[in-house]
Amino acid sequence: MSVAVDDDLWSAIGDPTRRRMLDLLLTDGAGTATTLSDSLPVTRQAVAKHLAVLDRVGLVHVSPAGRERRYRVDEAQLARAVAQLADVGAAWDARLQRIKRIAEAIERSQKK
Amino acid sequence: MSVAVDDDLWSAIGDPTRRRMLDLLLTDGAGTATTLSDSLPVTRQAVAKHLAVLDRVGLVHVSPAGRERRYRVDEAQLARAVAQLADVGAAWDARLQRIKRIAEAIERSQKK
DNA sequence: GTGACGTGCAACCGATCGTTGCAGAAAGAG
DNA sequence: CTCTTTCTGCAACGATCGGTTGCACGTCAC
Repeated sequence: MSVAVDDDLWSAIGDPTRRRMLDLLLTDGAGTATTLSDSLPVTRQAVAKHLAVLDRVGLVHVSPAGRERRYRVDEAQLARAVAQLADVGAAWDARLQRIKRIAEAIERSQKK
Repeated sequence: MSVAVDDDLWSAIGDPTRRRMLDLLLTDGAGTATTLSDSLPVTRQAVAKHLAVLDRVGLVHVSPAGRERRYRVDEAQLARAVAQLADVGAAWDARLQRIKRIAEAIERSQKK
């Protein structure tokens, strides 16, 4: 039985650049495409596209301020994404544990 | 401070199809490109490419058996991937908690 | 008003995920 | 042994994605 995963949300946090962007937005509180690109190895336009993706899945929200577009993390949505990470991890972990138990059982029965 | 993440390993489990493949391999113990594609909405060739990716990052191993190529999950490597999921989740979780605490502190100081 | 700054849009390139088509090796039926 | 089936790999192709450059447009500051 597999875990229910929102593929859009998952793939949004699947990109390394987007993960770093979320990190930066969390530490700085907010940021624009330009300020983020200063701390990233990609151009402003690439950052803008990533911000559009994050906005589409609700991980960030934008508030226009003059000529700037200031982005901020949606904490509830990020919490949901983190929960999905935990779910998938827990599901695989449980399977690995089960396999380990079975392997140990076989080991024991062979030794006998 | 961000978490150390193996981007290759992460992007290997970032693909929804590859996650389902790992699920199938874990439940069935082993499988070939053909048997996996029976349970997936993609063709055998697509599955074969995904298996190549998973093999490259060490998440599966192949054992040729006659005309078949039987794949099996490397449990240690999958455990490492799960650990990375947990790490990133925990890091974000900690940040969200900190933000929540700060927000509550502000709330209190304003009420006073 | 002019210049500088922040943004959006369009075109383009390379990698990735998916497809179809075909050729080759191994197992089974006659 | 031959023929057919089955599992596989390789090649070409299209769509999408992450990245780039170049340019045009609003907005703030002097």
